[in-house]
Amino acid sequence: MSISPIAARPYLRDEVYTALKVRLGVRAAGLTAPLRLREEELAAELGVSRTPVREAMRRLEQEGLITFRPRRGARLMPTSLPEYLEWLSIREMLEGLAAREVALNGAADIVPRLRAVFADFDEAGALARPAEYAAANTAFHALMIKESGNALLGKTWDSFGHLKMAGLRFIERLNRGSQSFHEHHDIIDAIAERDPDRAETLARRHVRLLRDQAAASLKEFDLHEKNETTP
Amino acid sequence: MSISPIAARPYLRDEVYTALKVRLGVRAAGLTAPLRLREEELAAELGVSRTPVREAMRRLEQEGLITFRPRRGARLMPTSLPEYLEWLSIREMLEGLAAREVALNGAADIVPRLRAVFADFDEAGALARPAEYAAANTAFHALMIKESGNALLGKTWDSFGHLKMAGLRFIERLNRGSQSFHEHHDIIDAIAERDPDRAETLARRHVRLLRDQAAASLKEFDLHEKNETTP
DNA sequence: CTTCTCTATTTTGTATACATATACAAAATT
DNA sequence: AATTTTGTATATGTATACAAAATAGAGAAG
Repeated sequence: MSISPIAARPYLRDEVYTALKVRLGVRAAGLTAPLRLREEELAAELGVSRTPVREAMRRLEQEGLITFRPRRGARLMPTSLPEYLEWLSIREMLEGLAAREVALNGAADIVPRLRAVFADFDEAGALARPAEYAAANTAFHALMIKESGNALLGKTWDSFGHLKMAGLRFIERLNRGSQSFHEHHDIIDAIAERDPDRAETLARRHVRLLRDQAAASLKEFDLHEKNETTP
Repeated sequence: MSISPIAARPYLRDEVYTALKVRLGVRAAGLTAPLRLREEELAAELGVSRTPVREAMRRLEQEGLITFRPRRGARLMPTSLPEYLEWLSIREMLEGLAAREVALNGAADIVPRLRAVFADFDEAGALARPAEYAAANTAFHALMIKESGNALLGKTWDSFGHLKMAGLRFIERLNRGSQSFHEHHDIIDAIAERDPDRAETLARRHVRLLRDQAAASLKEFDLHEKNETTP
């Protein structure tokens, strides 16, 4: 006879890591100036001691979400558009790989599952409900990465969570919902045909178009990122 | 009157991080069974308390060099060939991106600098001095990544240090020094011609050939990685 | 001889304490 | 009045302390 455990005991450092990641990731998306993070304040807010907070912050530091200056604590930096463009360059390659692998080795039911993500949308809907469509968009790419079967790709992808969040700030001004809609379906079609080369090409183009548009709008954004004054 | 400062004080957590990364990275390359890491032991060895050791370990955990099981501490896992192949798939994309960027935006003197890396070798030398050639190989790829101008690419690359180390264990049996020699020079030629498409294609092929050969030898390696017993 | 159980030991997880560097503000000096 | 100096507060960096879980080992039962 087997009984289920009362409760899998959570570990504070992991809880804190998740809590901070969500909280800071969201904040980072709208950030225009560095945000100072005080350990004691965060610890008090979360009801724990500084130790798990510090350990969580080390992980976030390694991910690149926060930066440390010795003896001066952690800071959450706003993501600059140039940094976001760097991420899109990398993302182009990673998504290309994922699309290729899914076309080659994806599960038999992957195509309906991918289509289901966008089932609630037609082209008009994608434009009318941008927030929901953005969520579907995220789900689509996450599913592709997951279905690629490359666990390391998934881990790499996840570790860039803050950049994906930050992207919302830049992307929302681009209004490319309609194009995006068609591009996604083209990628799914290529996967349905089990054509890895075409799937990769389309996935890469999808990201590259986004990157090109974001780069073109570079001038429109504040360049506050360059005004970092480190005394 | 001026006196010289006593000493610029380093930060233990960073020293520990570097020390552990080197030490564990090297060990991981030859590892065939999980290696348990005791915090107190490491702390004593390095002459510090557990705190900086733990913070360093959080960063290494986030990088993927070590894994944690709650209340059971950290373990250094041997890199499996399947995991290494996953890395090579990702690496193919990252190196392709780097080669493209270098061809597009590399400094004026990048070609001689790339050639200088292999200046000491001809084809015979690459075969005769495999250890030195492996080092040159590493330097070449690191220089390409650095010269790409994509800082995030460099950070991503660096965070896979342990897999690059582990690779030595698999690659050394493949003896593809001669092919590698020509492939490198072809990539440099494409960069010299400032042909980004060809540079990317060649860089990707370079890694993919390595991956294919490694995959083909899958059967030769012990599959101890699958015998992980998690009680 | 094997297997199980109970206890002792070890080790991790978290909290707290202390030392030191930075920040800020008031006082002193130019 | 402006600038430097110095005192104090605050926050970080590291060490230690204590509690809880896991491991190991001895002894008992089969």
